[in-house]
Amino acid sequence: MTTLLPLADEPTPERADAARNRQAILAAALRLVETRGVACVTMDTVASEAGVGKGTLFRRFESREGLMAAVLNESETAWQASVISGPPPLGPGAPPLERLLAFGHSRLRTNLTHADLIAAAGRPGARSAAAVSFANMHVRYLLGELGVTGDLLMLATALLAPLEMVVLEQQVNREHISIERIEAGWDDLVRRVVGGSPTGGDGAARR
Amino acid sequence: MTTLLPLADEPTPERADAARNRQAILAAALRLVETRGVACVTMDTVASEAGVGKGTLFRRFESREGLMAAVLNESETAWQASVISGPPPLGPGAPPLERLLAFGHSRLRTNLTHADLIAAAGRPGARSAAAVSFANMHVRYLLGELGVTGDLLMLATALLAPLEMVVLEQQVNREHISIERIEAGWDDLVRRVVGGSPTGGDGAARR
DNA sequence: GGTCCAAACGGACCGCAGTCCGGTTCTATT
DNA sequence: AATAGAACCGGACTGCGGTCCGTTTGGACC
Repeated sequence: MTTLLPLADEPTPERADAARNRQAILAAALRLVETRGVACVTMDTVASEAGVGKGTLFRRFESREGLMAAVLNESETAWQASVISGPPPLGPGAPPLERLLAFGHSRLRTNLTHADLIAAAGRPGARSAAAVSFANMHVRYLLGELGVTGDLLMLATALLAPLEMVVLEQQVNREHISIERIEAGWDDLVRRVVGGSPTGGDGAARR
Repeated sequence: MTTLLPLADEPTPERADAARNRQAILAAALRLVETRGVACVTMDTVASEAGVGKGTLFRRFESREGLMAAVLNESETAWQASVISGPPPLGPGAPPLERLLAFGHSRLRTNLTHADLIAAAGRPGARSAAAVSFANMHVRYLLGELGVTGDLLMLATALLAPLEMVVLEQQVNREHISIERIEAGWDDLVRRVVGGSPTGGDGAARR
């Protein structure tokens, strides 16, 4: 819980060998995941593959979920970059509504692509809650740009919720709904939320 | 996968001793969960407590997640009953919008109450996708009553998504958002979706 | 360069989920 | 009622995630 995020200036930043090992572990894990698939990657394998003791591995990443979250975080970061400074309509330059729709579609595809890794990374407790926060903040920003009023934190959460893997898995694997339909559904949701009558932001709306 | 749901008329309905054991296991599991908490309930414990071999336990419930799902299913069923035929506003008798709001609140509380059990029951793959379907169907019905048009399956999913534990956990444990605020946020979402301008069901709405 | 200690290392060890297979018990059939 | 065979039972066994602790190493300070 303490060393999940590598803060810049802690009392002890990080020892050289520790950093080297973290890199080795992460590289080995990534390679193994791509090669054998997430399910077949054991902690012992990663450890020996990285030329490192098992204990080291667990001290660095806390748990298997933590390790997977770290691996996942690599691509997550790249995605965030493309949202912040990539080409439109996902990146800046397009009108807010288009950006928002593009955001949803992109998130949808990304989640689906990394489905098994997300599953292995477990619930967002171990996984970076930062990822969730980022998405939420961005949606909130776009909603603001669109002139939506109300509890934007809640509204953003509501928009992001249908894009969570738990929901998507149910739709795709269980109910066999096409991705296009899911996208269309999300677009519809966004338009209703954005274009809906403003409640004014207070909770005492009319019944 | 085959015997997850007890179908009524299979070639081999179920042998008497098997049924007896299933009951014993379920009872023991329920008791242990309430006593020690989900985290401390091991399969060995349940087995010995139920006076049954470990193999039996796994044949009946497939996995630990399966067992937990079965335990969870008990209260889930009771809840479904109160939705279908309980007192209003959750049950029938109240106007649709009130029912819908009550439904959300009730679901929210219920999920929060059984948080750890839901976590232990794992992703809805092993868990009864039926539970999800039920909720979805009910919301769809209420949306229909409210005269909402469009892809009701998607709309219902969108309304239910923010009530999933993955989302709630993030809000409650990570962001420390009060339950009242979550409720209010959901109410707002519902009103926007219900009261929003009807898109007519096609995706070609105005920008 | 030498000393010292906190931090990192690594592999033996533990507990639990899940499997396997020989023995047992139920039920349909004659 | 006796028989046959299918379904069930149970506990020994395996593999993996996670912990523990004696040992090693990095680097700050002298």
